[in-house]
Amino acid sequence: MHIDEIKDVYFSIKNEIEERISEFERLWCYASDEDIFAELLFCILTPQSRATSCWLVVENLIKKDLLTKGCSQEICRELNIVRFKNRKTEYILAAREQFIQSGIIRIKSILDDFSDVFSKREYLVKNVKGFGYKEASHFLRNIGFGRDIAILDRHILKNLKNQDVIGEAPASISRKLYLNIENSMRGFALEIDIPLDHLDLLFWYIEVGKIFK
DNA sequence: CAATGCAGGTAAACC
DNA sequence: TGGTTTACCTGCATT
Repeated sequence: MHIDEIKDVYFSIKNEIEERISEFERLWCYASDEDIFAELLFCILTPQSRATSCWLVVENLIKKDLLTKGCSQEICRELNIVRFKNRKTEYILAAREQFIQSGIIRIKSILDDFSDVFSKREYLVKNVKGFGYKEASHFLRNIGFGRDIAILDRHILKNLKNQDVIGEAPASISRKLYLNIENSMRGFALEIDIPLDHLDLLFWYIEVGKIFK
């Protein structure tokens, strides 16, 4: 796809992109700690799994009051429709350890303590089991902090390769490489005059044909 | 119908 | 120390 075509697509869905991003940003303003924690669990679930299925699982967890309560077997049963359910059940239990004290979820204030999105991300990568840079960025975007970061998933990497922003899409991505590619994408976004966070949703739209999460 | 490919990757083991 | 490989694990579409 040529740059001109990309920009054509961009202008045709720009409103939709902006609407989605303001929804993400509104979330942080109005969301409870429970809402934010639900988003975190969603991002723990998504690797190699359908986003729609993962969100359905999270809704069920909320409905059945299994966000802060319930043993590993109960959680695991709910994860039946996502891949790697045993591992992800462990990650969810670990996330509870990290963010819940005596039944009270405390996550907004923790994230608030970090002044910029990059230090928030470093904290998440280090302290959330199941979060690498990609999922930590995904989470931050979904709660309204996506402006200056890239979510380097398979689709985005493929598009970056198509635009010769990077060479072959790497099989594994270290911290150093992630930050490198993110920087390249930032440069490309500047070059074609599309905001970085818009470009992510645009690439995603080009690949999948819709915008979800 | 069986075989194959592929989902918005990450932790842990392995050099 | 840091890059690479492997286990995790299953539903669904394609051939």
